[in-house]
Amino acid sequence: MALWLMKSEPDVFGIDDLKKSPNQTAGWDGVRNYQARNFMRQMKAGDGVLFYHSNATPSGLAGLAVIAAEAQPDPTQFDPASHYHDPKSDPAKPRWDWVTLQYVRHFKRLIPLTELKTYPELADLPLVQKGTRLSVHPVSQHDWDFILSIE
DNA sequence: GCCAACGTTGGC
DNA sequence: GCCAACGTTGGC
Repeated sequence: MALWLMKSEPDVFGIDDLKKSPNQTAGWDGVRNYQARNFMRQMKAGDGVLFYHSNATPSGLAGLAVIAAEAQPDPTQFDPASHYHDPKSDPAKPRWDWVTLQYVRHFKRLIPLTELKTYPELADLPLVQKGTRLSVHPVSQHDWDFILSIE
């Protein structure tokens, strides 16, 4: 089982929205970055996910989710009305995928990015590294365990 | 709103 | 293939 971190803006789709979704599951739409997409294609059902709130006050880790279904074409890429529409994507060979996430739980407290940056134990976590903007990336078992220990 | 960092596009 | 221009991300 692999572990991941996924970012979302709570004003657009936060962990509360995932919890309120039917069956507490939702397709993770809107990823339009190849590196992030390629990580999503590696995800398996049952993989753990840290749900991160970006562009928030404060930004930080909000809770846990689990991969409920593996990568499939993201339907928003073919929807001209969608903010995520990509006219260059060929329906015969879709460019963008999504995965389905299921809500697990909120953290007991939101763990702010500013705090995460203070731990030497998390120096390898891409989230805290300068210049890393990837919205989807892997998390090591060590970092996962450490984050749960400071919750 | 600012700005640094990174990704993508497109001319050549 | 190079690289400048532009767009996006995301913290602050």
